Order: sequence, then C-alpha cells, then structure tokens
Amino acid sequence: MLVRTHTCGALRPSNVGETVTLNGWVNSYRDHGAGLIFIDLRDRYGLTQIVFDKEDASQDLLEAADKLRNEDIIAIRGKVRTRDGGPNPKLATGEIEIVGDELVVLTKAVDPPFMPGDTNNLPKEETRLKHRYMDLRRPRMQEILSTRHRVAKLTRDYFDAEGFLEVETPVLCRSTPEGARDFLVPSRVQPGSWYALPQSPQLFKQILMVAGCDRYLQIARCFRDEDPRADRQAEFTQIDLEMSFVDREVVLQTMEGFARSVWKELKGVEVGPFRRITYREAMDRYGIDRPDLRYGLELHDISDLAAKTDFKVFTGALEKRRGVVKVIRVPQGAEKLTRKITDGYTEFVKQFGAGGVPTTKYVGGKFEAGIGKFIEPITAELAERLGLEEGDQLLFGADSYATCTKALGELRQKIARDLELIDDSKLEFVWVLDFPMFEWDEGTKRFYALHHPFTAPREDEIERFMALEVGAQPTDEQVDALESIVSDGYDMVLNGNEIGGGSIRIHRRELQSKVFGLLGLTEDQARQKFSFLLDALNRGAPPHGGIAFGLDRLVMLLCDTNNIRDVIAFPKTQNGADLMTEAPNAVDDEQLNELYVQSTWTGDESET
RNA sequence: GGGGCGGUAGCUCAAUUGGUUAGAGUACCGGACUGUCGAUCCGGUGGUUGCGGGUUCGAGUCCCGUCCGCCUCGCCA
Repeated sequence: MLVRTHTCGALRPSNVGETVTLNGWVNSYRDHGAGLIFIDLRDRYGLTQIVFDKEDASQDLLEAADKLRNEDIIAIRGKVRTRDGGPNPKLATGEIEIVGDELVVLTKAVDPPFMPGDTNNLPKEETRLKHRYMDLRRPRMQEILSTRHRVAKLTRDYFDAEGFLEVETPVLCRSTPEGARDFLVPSRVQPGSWYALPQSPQLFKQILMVAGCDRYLQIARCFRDEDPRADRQAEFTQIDLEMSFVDREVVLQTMEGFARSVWKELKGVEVGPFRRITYREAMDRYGIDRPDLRYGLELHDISDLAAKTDFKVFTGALEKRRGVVKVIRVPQGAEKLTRKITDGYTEFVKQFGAGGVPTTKYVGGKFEAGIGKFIEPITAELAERLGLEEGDQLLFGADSYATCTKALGELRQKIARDLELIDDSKLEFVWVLDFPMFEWDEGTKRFYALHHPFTAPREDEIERFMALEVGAQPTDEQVDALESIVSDGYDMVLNGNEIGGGSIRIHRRELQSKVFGLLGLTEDQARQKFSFLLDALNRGAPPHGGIAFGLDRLVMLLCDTNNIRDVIAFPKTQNGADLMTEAPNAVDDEQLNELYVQSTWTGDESET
C-alpha cells in the first residue's frame, strides 16, 4: 500500500517542490491524448488535480493513467508544482497540481450507478438510498456528516463544562402504552413477554435525578412506530438532558447558552436575545405553538365585530362551542393575491377541516369583492382595529377556535412563502411557555397530557390544580377549568421549527397521582405501569427538569435542508425500509420458534 | 387508513390527439487531440417504458389492479 502523506484538500503553494502521496477516488478525468491527462482526485477533504505529462512521465505510466475511470481508487506519488495552465479558483487546492510519478490502482470501480462528483444531476432519492455508499461520497453529504459530528462533539463539550454526566439508558425497555406506538421486541427467556424500544429516555433520566446524578446528558436514539414525514423518522436522535435543583429559569438560561454556542461554533453567528411567548399568545396570534417570528401576518380575533353582521358563515361559526371569527390582514395583498390564489387557499385550508377562506379587499375606504357586502356594517371598526390601508387584502376564518386557528396558522405560513416574506438570514429564537397541562379530546371523551404526564404544573398553579375536582364525565365548566391549568413546560422554537421541548417535572408523589388520575389511570393501573417512578418519588426525589433537542432537526437547520433523510447516514423510507440492506426482512421459522412468536400475516391483508 | 405527485437507457430527462424503428445529454466502449478543470471533436454499444391484466388495427401515452419512491391528512404523550 502506497500510503498518503496528505489528503486531497491539504496542498497549497507552500508545498510546491515537495514529493507527496495522495489516496482517493477519481472524481473526473480529462484525457488530452497520449501526451496529457488530468485527474481530479477526491476524498473527504477535497479535490486535487493530478497531471500526467509525457515530458515527465514514462510511456507505461501514461498508459496506466489513460485507463483510469470515475470512482477508481488510486494512490499517486509525485511532486507538487504550481499549475502551468493557471489556477482554478473553484478549488481550495486550485493553485497547485501534482505531477504523477508513481500510480497504483488500489481498486477498480465497476459500473458506478451514479457519479458522486456530478453536481449537476442529483439522482432520485430512491437511487441514492439504494447505493448509500455512493451518495455519502458526495461532498455535500460529507459536509452534513461532518456538521452532525461537530454538533455532537460540541454538545458533549458544552454540557461537560456545565457539569453534566453522560449516562446511557436501556434500549430494551418496558412498554408504556401512552403516547406513540411502540416497537416491540419479544423476549426469548421470558416467553410471551415483550420489550419496547424507548420513545425517549424520559423516565430513566428522571430516575437518574432521584439517583443523585444532578445533571444528565445523553445523545439518545429514540423510536416511535408512527408514519414518517419529511422531517420525521421512526428512528431518530435526541440530545436528552435533565437537571436537579433548578427552576425553569435555570434550564432556559443553560439551554440558551447551548444554542448560542452551537450557532456561534458552526455558523459563526451571534444569536440575539431569545424572545418569550406564551402558548396562548402563540396560538392566538400565529395559530401554531411554534410560531415563525420572521414575518408578520398575525391572526386577529374579530368575533365581537363579526357578531354584528348578518353573514351566516360568521354567525354560524359563533354559535359553535368556542366558535371564533379571525382574520389575517395581508398588506398590499389586493394586487398580489389573485382570485386564483385565494381560491387555492380555500382548497388548502380544507385539509385542516376549515370550510374555506372568505376574503375581501380594502379599496377606497370600502370592502370590495368577495364577502365585502356582508361586512359592510363593520367597515369602520375593522379598519381601525386592523389599521387597514389602501390595497390590503383580508382573509377570514370562521369556525371553532381549534379549527380556525389551525387553518389560519397554516395559511399564514403559506402566504408568507407564496409572497416571499421570509428573510432567510434571520434567526428568530423564541421560548414558548405556559402550555396547558391537559387537552380534552371529544372523540375519546378523555383528557390527554399536552406534553407528557410527568410535566409539573407551574408552581403558582399547583394549589388550584390540586383543588380541582373533575369527574369521569366532566361538565364543560370542568373541562375549561382543567384546560386552563398551565404547566411548567417550554419549547425552544427557531423560525417556526420546534428544536427542543421540555419541562419542570413532578417530583412529588401526590401530584403525580393526581395527574395520572385525571388521565384516566386508576391508582391500581398507575401502580402497575409506573410503580418504579411512584416509589422513586417517595424516596427523596429532588426538584428537577430538563429538555430534549431533536438532533436531526438541529442538523437540518444548520445544513439548510428540509429532508431529515439527508442528515441521517442510513435512513429509512416512508415504508420503514432501508433500501440498501433491504431491512426489514422475513426471518426463518427457527428464529421465530425460539422467540415463541408466530406471524399472522398471510400475504393477503383482507384476511388479517 | 385517506388525498396528491412520480417510476422511460447505468444516471438526468424528452417523446404532439393513441400512430413509422422510443430520442437527447451524460456515463460506458473505440478513435483523434499537449494545459484542461462540466475539456473538446468523431463513431459506437446500451430499452421487458416498474410489474400484471384490459381496450384498440395500433398503447410509453387510455382503463383496471398491483409494487416502489416522494409530499401530505390522520398519527407522532
């Protein structure tokens, strides 16, 4: 083996005259005939031009160089010199070249399915996933792998300096049926019993606090057996943290410091102040719990004014429980938002359960077109409240609070994209605070924890919370009362992306029992599922809280991609398949027998 | 589970209203060429149009089914 002395990104004019050896992949070749051949050699670090010239090279060497093809791996030894043909400013090594003197072909590449060096034609993702080793050779993917590594390293360094201990928690866990669907693993030694893969290390990190760990960190793999999305994968990675003897403020400050250091270190950016907003305000003004604050287009509640009209869409919505009428004002939208576009918006909001988007334009002090004539009686009041200006367009939502908010929140983002109102250079960090503890689900007639059942109520809410009596079939008043209890949770949001979420946890047993009870767990059921936690809370549990960052999403933002598969070395498709290894796969009956497992799958879905 | 988009040469794509032998660029093979850097020029190989069925004189194109990939709703405490 002719071992490299430098990488393909290392050589500079200062190396001129040195005899060096490089190893790498043939990125491209330019063959000018028997007398002159150029090779661009690639490795993780860059590209270096090799030249074979009949002035300097033997006939044998030229013939060997002539046979080189894309993706062959070679070792090349030769002298560094400044380029005869002038520098190539596109390359870091563009001022120099290596005069090939000794060439060893380490591996011939047979029929590459695509060329990693071809930056113009990116193969379709299916092909990239099938031949992932080729895809990962691409400089862009190498850059992402490197960024991910640097985030992980910086995470360990930062939290190490803050006194955190990295502790590993189990991958084979007890199944707790709340939350997402579990991945299950059959036990061989305990026939009929199953492990679950962790949805997060939540309970273990709380137990570590009870165990006196004080500050815990883990870069933890998590598993949720739900359908993937562009930014979601069944198997993903969290930067998982927990701290003892803290209040919310300590956690927020510590995590802000982390985010600042990530953006400073990786992007060279000084992050400005973190804004703070309550969940209620976020939902009211932006229609979403992870608002993008880089642009306006806020939602305004005009239910009181809408009630003065005879417009059936408005008055009908207001008769619903929690019915509202809200509006988005698009400055100068009258011209930009054509009928065709607003018709598209009506279709767009239907997927979120809204009926449509009533619209009108503010022209000459009056409402023109659309539903203008219906809201004529409230023209002056609307104009004053919204600060209307000539040429504004109004887009309305009228429905239950939940549906209207969701639809207009999504619409707000779509308008911003359509009208290119988003400044990509901005970084708007915001903490979303004061989430409700619970949400009532009309379908299943029960409460669900908005975050998770171990989230503490805000300290000043505890007394009111403990005093609440809510039966199995709560009245509307009881639902309202419980939903108004605010938790001590927090989400870190950047430009409309939730990058981390956490809370101060419950550290008192009677509070935890109360929460379990409200979620429909009897004392017996709670003991059955969480006895270890309830016992731990009884045996000296410190006040504690923490957070988990989505590492994949963090890297996505830092690498400016909206495809989570780009930031995972070996990701899975929407069908949960790894196209390279062809997982998942069938296994031998012998394997199943050992596990006391039989498949009911017949190959015909109608029979299962 | 629902909705949408897509699958044509190794790769990226084209193919008129259903009509001749399914084309181009690139890669690959052969040839020419001494300063390229997306090298250039000439020639060539390469196709079960994802798969199965149907309509038709004739299907890449229309219909039905199915598989795969992507986006999305539901789902994701």
